[in-house]
Amino acid sequence: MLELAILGLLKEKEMHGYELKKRLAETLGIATGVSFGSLYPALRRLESAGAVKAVEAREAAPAVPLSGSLGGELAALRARTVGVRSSRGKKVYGITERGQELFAELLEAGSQSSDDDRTFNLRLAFARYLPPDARLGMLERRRSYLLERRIQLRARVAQVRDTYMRSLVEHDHESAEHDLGWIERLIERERAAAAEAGAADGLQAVDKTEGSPNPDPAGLRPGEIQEDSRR
Amino acid sequence: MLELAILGLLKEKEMHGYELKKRLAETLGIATGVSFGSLYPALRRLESAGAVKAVEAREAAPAVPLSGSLGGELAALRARTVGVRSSRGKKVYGITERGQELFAELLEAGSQSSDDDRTFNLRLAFARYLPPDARLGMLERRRSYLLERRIQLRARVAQVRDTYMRSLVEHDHESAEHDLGWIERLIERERAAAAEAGAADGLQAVDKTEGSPNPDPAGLRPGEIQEDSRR
DNA sequence: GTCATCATGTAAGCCGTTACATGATTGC
DNA sequence: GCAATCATGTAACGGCTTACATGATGAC
Repeated sequence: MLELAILGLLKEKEMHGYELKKRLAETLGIATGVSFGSLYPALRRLESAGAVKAVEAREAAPAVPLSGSLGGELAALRARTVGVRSSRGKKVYGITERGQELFAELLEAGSQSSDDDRTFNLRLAFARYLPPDARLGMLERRRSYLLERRIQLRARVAQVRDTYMRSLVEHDHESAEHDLGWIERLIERERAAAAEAGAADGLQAVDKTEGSPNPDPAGLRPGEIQEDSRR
Repeated sequence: MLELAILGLLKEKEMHGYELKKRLAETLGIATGVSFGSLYPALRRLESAGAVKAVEAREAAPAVPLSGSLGGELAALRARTVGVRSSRGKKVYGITERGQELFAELLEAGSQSSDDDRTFNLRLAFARYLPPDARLGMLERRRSYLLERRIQLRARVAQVRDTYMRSLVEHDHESAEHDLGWIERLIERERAAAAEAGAADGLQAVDKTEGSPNPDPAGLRPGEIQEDSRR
């Protein structure tokens, strides 16, 4: 889980732990964020596994670097000692080939069983790295999970007597419905994109490709889909 | 957390572990449910602490109980050995006085820092056991948390470039807004109930009690508020 | 020169899960 | 009599948090 998130972020950009932590807190469906006590060991594990690697820190060195207050010898010593650490002790990590593979494995492995909210959100955040069919599968599994959940919640609303619990359950029910609508819009977007790609590919007018109920989904703006597949 | 949930459920009704597990899975904001490996030890801890107690199982015994296939001696032995267990090996727990106190402590202690979703949901589920002012405080803290979160999400929507991440963030933003509306309705209901109680109490027409912007909140149906305060 | 922030790490411990082990009861 | 479900428990382990320890850098 955390590993997946780290690798996903490092695919976009080399980063050091501290930065990673911030991005983890804000970017993903992980509202809580991650603590250092969890992040650094995870980086360690990934490093031992050869999935990430501390890279040469390329922070544009100050123009007149280490002359004044700090003795040249000491600076040199430190530079030798700390190796890949930049001036501020930062250790910048990058993803390796092995890391790319691991990322793909983790991403696809978990797309199967996305019963958990957090897991689903995380996977969706990296959905652009999935092949289109896996993406669609993931969304459809989520959809059927939500359909199921909605039914259960609906039943429960009738049973609960206490005002607060009832309000809670009602709200959960509404949330499930909201989520469902969202997922369905995403699914339609996927279908439309697939149809478009198919049409462009086969050089033929494929009018009703695949039982798609809505041939002109509202949410789709053409340029938006294949935004950023390159690394 | 789990302790609080267990005690809250046992306040309503004596139960054995298995039943508790089911109710935990369905009732609270805990969509995932709890595993036995977590539930039984928790019950143990609560028992050692004197907060719960295995009670005499009162399952209406079968009319012709243990005559046929099972030897009378063996049945008697078992009855002696297992003590509070009912026919099926069930161990029915009830909450004690100490448990009631502990519940109140846990509930109020955590109402202060309800930054976590799950925690908030759980507490809200038992909100009827809180004094009205604590309840209102809890809701208002939640409200300001959500206001904060909405701002952050709004800012982030503008930054995110990838389609899927963006969709995720947008959805989170909408959810936050939905939650906010819900909380605000709950707050208004609380205010209205407080005003009503105050009016009935003071025998005076208290027209604008407390800067409540809406003197006639839509969601309130009079009979609904003080549903089930007894025990 | 001192404070806030940036930055990395370790250790202890909590909370919970999965997997395992056991056995009773009910329905077919 | 066999399978499904009900019912309780233990052991190993995993992941994450808190608290602690350290130190550099920049702003004032």
